[in-house]
Amino acid sequence: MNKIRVLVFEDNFRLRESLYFLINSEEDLECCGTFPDCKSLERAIQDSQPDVILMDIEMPGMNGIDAVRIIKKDFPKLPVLMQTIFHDDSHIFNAICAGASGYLLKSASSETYAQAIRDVYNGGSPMSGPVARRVLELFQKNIAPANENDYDLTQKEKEVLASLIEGKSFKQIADTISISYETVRSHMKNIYAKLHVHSNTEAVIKAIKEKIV
Amino acid sequence: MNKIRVLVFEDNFRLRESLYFLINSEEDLECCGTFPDCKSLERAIQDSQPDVILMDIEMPGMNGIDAVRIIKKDFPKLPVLMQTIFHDDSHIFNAICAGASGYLLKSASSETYAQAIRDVYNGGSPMSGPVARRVLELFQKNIAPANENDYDLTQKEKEVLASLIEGKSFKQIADTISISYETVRSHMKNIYAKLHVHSNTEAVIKAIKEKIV
DNA sequence: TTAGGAATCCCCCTTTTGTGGTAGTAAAAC
DNA sequence: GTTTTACTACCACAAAAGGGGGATTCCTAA
Repeated sequence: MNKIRVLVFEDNFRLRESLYFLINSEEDLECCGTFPDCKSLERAIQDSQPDVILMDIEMPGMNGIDAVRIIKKDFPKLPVLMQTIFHDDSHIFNAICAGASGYLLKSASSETYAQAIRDVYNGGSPMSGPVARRVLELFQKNIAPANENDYDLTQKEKEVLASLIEGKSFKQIADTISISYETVRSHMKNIYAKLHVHSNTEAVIKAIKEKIV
Repeated sequence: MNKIRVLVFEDNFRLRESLYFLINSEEDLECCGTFPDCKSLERAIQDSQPDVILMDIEMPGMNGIDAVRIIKKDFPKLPVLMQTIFHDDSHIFNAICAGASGYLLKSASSETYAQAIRDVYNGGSPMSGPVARRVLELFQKNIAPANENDYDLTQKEKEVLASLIEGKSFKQIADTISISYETVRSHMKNIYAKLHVHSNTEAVIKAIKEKIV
């Protein structure tokens, strides 16, 4: 059976060494390289062909966040497991937004480390509990369809609004849905009344933010 | 020590019973009620004062997703752990969007169940690996600042644009940031040129969707 | 020292929107 | 069988926005 090849970026010498031994002491894991910084990031990856990257967030020179961004650009499928001593929101979010596939605290046990590596390799995303919860909460706020309120827009009104959100002018909307310019204006009046707004712009903002249409 | 009070909604009789015993067999857990449906959802919660809800997604009458929505509306802080036999995207997303704090497969072991309950209670969000990964991916796509392109907008231009996406008219923008109407127009012209758009509306759309400002 | 960017303001003219009406028709609701 | 609604369409006038200029000040970088 092929071992999971892990490439480590960690500036602290002792930790780097201990990660190396930790990984190699697992039957199914193999450390294919360790680096104290991200200077030769791309080369290192190209040369050692890892299955998983273990990346420290706090590093001199290029930090782990930027490193992930680069890795995700050049090797989109290579999962990156972030490790850090901090677990505050901003660190987590930056890491995840940059493209990290998992988030590990350095205080984690050896077994947690090993399991997290297996987990990211197998398509999972190990995260500490609070991190996972925070991610879900943001997910709910930002992605959830959210609104019951469709403001009782009629079919045609929704069509017009949809066209509006594509940046079209009234004339263009008239053309695309094949009604007269004046009819578009009529629909707009009704939309404004229903959304309680008084301009094109406000309608668009409301429609986008509340995910109407 | 107080036990974690768990309220169970599960239509299958056998599973309901086994959950009851499973929970009560744990020293730190206590099943404070089981229900085959969500008919008296609010009352049940009010009466039994649970710390955690264990909710089946597939149920006759009101399904688990809608139930979560209601719970989250009336008891926002009460964590809901969803359990299901399906783990396809749509189930997961609906559940999470509705406000679930965790997602458990019914195939999970007793120990996994117990641990997941403790986990949601302690502010975590237990999810199976692929679910977590999927959530992160969507997170990255939707929430991440994403764009390198800030289109070289200057400070003032960003200010104006920010006001614009609050639905303000040029006049109102002029007032709020204390510059003249004509200056606002000047900034707008520059913004249009930089964003390659030709109207208020288009600028707003681009600004919101690409999370400029 | 000077060229250029950022911010400020003004003018003119055209086009697009916003607001207030009116009104016909067909389908659905009462 | 009448009323409501959705959709259609038009007019008129005012207000706002778009597009073309030009101009001044300040500050920074070449």
